[in-house]
Amino acid sequence: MLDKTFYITTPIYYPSGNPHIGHCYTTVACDSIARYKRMQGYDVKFLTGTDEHGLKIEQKAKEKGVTPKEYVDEIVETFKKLWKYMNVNYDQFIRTTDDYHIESVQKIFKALYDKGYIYKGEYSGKYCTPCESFWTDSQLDENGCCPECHREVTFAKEEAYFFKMSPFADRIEKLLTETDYLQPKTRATELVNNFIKPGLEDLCVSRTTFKWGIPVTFDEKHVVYVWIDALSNYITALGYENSLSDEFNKYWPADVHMVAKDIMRFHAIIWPAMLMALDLPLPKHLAVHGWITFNGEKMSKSLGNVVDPFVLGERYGCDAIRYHILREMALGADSSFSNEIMINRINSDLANGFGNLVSRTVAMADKYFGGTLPADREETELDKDFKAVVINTVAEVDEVMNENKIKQALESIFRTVDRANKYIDETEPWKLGKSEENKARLATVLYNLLEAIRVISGLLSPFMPSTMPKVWEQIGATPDDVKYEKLSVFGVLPENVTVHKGEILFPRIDVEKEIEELNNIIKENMEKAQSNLSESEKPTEKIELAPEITIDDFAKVEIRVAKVISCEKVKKSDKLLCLQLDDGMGGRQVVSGIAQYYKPEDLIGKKIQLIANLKPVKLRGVESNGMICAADVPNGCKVIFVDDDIPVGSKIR
RNA sequence: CGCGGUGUGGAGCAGCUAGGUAGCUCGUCGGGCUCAUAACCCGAAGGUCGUUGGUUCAAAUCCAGCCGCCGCAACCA
Repeated sequence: MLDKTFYITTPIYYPSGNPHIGHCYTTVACDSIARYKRMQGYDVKFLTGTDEHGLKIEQKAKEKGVTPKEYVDEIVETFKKLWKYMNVNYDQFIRTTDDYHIESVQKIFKALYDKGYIYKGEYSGKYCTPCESFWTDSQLDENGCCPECHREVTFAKEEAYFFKMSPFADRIEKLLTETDYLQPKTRATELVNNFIKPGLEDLCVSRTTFKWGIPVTFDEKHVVYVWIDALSNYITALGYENSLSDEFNKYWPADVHMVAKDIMRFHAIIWPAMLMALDLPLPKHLAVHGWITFNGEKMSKSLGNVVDPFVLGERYGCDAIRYHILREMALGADSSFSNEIMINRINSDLANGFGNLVSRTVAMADKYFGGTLPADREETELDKDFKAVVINTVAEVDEVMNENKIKQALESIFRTVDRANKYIDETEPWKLGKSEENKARLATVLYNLLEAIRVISGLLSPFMPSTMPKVWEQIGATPDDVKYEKLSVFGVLPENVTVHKGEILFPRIDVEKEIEELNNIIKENMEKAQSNLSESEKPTEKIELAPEITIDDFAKVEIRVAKVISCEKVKKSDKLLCLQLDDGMGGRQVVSGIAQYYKPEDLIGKKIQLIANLKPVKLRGVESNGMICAADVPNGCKVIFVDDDIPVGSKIR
């Protein structure tokens, strides 16, 4: 058995803030799969960790007045604390600031350079001077400004190293379309059409604009940019090109990389390309899951709707949270997380279903036999189907778990829970308990139920590792009785097994009351977020102003009042509105990226501020002669309207 | 005409690859039971399977058009 290895990873998380329920989702899923494989006898390696470099961390640390390392150290502790709290049993926690990782990354970078896959070139793009950083178009905010400081960006160039992607395009396309690497495969065409067919662009893999990263050994002013630094964690953790361990030969290639859909692209394209360049075997599967949506909306910190996993665990127990997110998760699809769904799920499946099954079975053994079953037995036809269903559960679960389908595995197990509750109704043990002559039959029924619970709890233990030992205690099972090999066998518990009535496993939750309380918590969090926000609005050192300008510089910008005459969406675009303005100079056309926040009719007739002497450009083929002023606010922007009594064409200064 | 996904009883989903009685969970209503955590079991109501047309003896399922929603890409002065 032990010659079978299984290597599974979560992404390494970016510790720019505390972990939330979304991080839990991936990690708990991996933990459950890892535990299941361990139970089956695999030699499992389960890796998680944190991706700690980069500009954003550097800046956040600066804001707090600590070193980047001090900053991440603190947050990493929160991650580790959460995993402990969620009973996540990882084998290794990698930090990209670990020495062994740094050593490997430097060697990998050099190796790719020596092989000719990395070359020195020039990076050009949108540059934010105050932040000293480049942004790609897609990183820019809604207004085309710096996503960090929301100031304007300029076009600039700098020296950088690039990784050649194009040599691997064909192989990657085949990997995505002809193998089962991608799970689920539905997004393969999307990737191929959007990225591979148009031609893979070389990837910028170094930066000179920030320091908080791994230095390039042969060119000290560069640090390794996120791709090579972060993605390679999956092999550096195994001792690849370092002296940490020699696990690389044992565990690579990985069996499963699990990621959320937002980083699928990097793991589906860039990571395989890197491995190909290094002549290393490719991982077997990339399991992609959706996001947790909260009350139908995407999870977002700025919305303040993120329920703290610590708070939830406190209230319902970590296994209830684990169960809920695992049960709702389907590979590929988003899953909704609302207080109501979660509570109903906990109530119906855990409290009413499994918890109550254990409770009533143990209570009957206690009531009718003082806790210890007599050895006499009397089987009937009713038992056959029930036993068959119980024994078949293992095979069913095995089959879906091979494809990492946790949701289906849990569905299977809970079908058996339902079957057991039905069995009690069929056999009516409370009637059997009324007369002495039926004791043998009663003992048989209860024994069969205890056996069913033994099998069910054994299968559930990878998913709910904290609660199941309590179940074993109650049904009188030893750790040996719930070993994997014994879950497909009926009759493992001793004939005269003794049960121990215990605490309620999953208390039933008062739905209305809980939802109200949770909503209060969310409200409090939002208020806290609000007050934090208003603090940052005060002129503290937090906001860095753009470099000082003179009155002459300001005079270069001409702002004038203009009235919106007409307005319509730009065809084939989601974000652009095309406005016809009366600027008091014969009118002009301006295109603005605010379509997501304003309908055309919201603007028509209003007066706005116009940057009148901006160089015209074409956006989606439509000419824009200027720009209208709007303020950045969380989750959007607000156009600055002007009082109607100010005449069109007035100059603003 | 950028690419892809999706639209099934009140809610969330399965079924569609290989056409032939529309299924599951939750909810609702009625009944049963009393061992149990106001839990459990049985039954019922409720669907023109987005829409139009086509192929076929037969379409939720195959084909075409249209509409809605979601995602990716593009766009963001």
